[in-house]
Amino acid sequence: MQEGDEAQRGHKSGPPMTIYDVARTAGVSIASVSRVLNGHSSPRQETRERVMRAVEELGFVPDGAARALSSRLKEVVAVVFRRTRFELSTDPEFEDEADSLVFVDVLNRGIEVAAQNQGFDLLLSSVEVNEHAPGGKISKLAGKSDGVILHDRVLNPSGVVRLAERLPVVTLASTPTRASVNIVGDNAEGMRELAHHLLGTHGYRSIGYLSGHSDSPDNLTREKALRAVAAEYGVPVSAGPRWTGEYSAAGGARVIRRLISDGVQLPQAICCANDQTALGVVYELRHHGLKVPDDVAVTGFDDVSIARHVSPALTTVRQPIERLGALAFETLHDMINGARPAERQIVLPVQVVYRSSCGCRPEPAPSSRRDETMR
Amino acid sequence: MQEGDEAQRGHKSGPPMTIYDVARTAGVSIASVSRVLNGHSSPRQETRERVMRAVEELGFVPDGAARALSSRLKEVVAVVFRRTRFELSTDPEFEDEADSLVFVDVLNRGIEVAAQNQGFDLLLSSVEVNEHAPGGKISKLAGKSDGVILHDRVLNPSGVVRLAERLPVVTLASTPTRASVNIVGDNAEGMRELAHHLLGTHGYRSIGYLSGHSDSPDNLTREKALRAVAAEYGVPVSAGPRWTGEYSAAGGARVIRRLISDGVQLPQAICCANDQTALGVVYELRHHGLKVPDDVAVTGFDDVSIARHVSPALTTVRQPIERLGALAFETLHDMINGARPAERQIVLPVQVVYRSSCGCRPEPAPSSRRDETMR
DNA sequence: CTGAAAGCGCTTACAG
DNA sequence: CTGAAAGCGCTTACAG
Repeated sequence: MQEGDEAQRGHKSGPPMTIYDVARTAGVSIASVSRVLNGHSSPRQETRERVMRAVEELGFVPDGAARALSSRLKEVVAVVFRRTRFELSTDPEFEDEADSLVFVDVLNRGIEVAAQNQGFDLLLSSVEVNEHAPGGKISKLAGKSDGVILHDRVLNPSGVVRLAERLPVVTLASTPTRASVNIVGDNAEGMRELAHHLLGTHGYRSIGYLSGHSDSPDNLTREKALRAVAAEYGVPVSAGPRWTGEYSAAGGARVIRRLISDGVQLPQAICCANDQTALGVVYELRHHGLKVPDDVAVTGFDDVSIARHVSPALTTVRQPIERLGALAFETLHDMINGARPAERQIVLPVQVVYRSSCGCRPEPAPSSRRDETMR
Repeated sequence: MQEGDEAQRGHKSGPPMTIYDVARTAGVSIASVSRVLNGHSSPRQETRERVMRAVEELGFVPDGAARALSSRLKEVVAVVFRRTRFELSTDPEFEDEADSLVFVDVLNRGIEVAAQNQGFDLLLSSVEVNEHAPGGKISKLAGKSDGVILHDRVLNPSGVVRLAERLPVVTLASTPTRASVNIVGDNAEGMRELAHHLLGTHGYRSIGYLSGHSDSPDNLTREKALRAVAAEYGVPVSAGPRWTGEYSAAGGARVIRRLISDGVQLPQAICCANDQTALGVVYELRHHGLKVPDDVAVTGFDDVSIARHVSPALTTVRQPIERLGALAFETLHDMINGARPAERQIVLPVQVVYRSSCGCRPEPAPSSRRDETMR
């Protein structure tokens, strides 16, 4: 009876079902429908069954906006990350962007999985690098969610504080503020250990730092740690404006290409700000007939999954990327539930993964994939 | 005056602002506030200014749920993709997953950027591969959005139809139904051209197809196209159960490792279901002392960004990934606005990109990054 | 141009 | 255990 006039025009099927329709066909009040749908214990078996039958029959799904409005919970957390101009074009110029986002994607996946576990969904939004007022867009996003997770470089500290005064905010790979919590990997320790390996164990006498975004806290911390260790060893560090790879393979390749074409003497080892950059660097070095690691050692950061599937396999610093994302959600979720965070920043340990690109071994044995040395 | 009691406890700042607060401090009705906030033309300059001042002063942001409820538009589209068990562990066993998702991530980014252009946000959700009733989770998601974009393999056709009867649905790299629209790259044509290049131009006399997920329409179409061309040339195709790489680098490497350890004779060329797989294959072949492309030619599919930054640079089929995503959103957006789609499926052209891994050239010239031949 | 009021579709005290 | 009713915070005819 109530199906007749619907099936006719696809999703344009007249006024959508509401809880009133369900109540009517089940012969109960809307309160009862609501209660069984929300798994309350009160409705007795028979009521429950009648409601479920009606729900089934009508294919009813409660409206999320109405639920959110009356229960004061949207079950949505917003995630904002930064994107550098991205024009939906196929112009190779824009490719830097896409491959520098692998880390962000994996992080988001970690958030997403953790969110699912609590019945929350992710509202994903990116802000343009030179967007004048990201605050406006982010405010709107805040209106659609219960809390916000901000990747690095999307809002300045005062913007973060302002937002955090309105709703719970957690930042990722950024800096804590008095109102928000920051989740980050132990960049300093990871880079320190890697640098000691390069300069101590391998004894390289010159080193370069191929940087990521200059306003990325991760990048800054890594460079600083490398410089500190290099100073201990009295080894010069090549870095600066000519060494900016922007976290991308294309950027890493570009730096090497220019350095070589300018006749600059390359250091014995190059620490890249992330794995993508290292991939681009290895590629470009080989192009010019240089062997990695024999002529130049190269390392990455993050340990994204392709790092082990290239030759030479990349020596890098493994960050618990998904875990960082999951922890960001969990922390935010607690805050949404009214808990006040115990600390302003949570630092997760990282682990140096020794493969071939640093000069450690010719190549791992083909038969075992997990033979990396993690000391 | 109204700031005093707020700044004290972070986001727990008493009852949140509402449009009534703004109206009161501006000395106008809530209707006027609503009108200026929504950019209606009616309110006169003075009213507009008073409202804006109050909004600014209070840091007011309208509640998204309330807006959605009364305007019947959430400005949210849900995106659902499939994830194979993902436990937030660092167990290498689970790495296949992460790297097989690059394509999905780029697709999502295309959707996201297009959505932003229309003021929409993405509600991202993944479903487990062996989730019994993804329908439940997806229904709930549908309740939170105005339309849904489904990646391949998340819902069977009847599930898609059922969902599409309730709200607009667009699928990606999947199959059209009578109620939903599918957006897909021209897999058949791309693979056909690639196969002709391998078997015709290069004259390889044996070929393998290293497959992706067996229930992925893309994968099926690619294999079928390859077989058809191979048949024309009378060239045998190695494929099947021992050739399943599941779209990941780890999977591709695994297949090669087993084939070699079983003493199987490898074909002269291996077509991989996607780029990640090809990366794993190249890696593993080299491990065993085999040269690519001299001993075995290898090709990918998709042309993700790292494809050009590895050696040998990957010959592959470029899909307009972001464009596919953007088109999915645009199509969905039209449907949300009441347009009935003109066609059930939109196929976007793809382009074979000839680099080195097929045997075309030793290596491209270092100085130019865009010298791929696209014929 | 502006305001009072109805209504969007739910949840949840409050009675019974 | 169940229902009538209020209320969540907006938008938008409807009058004026």
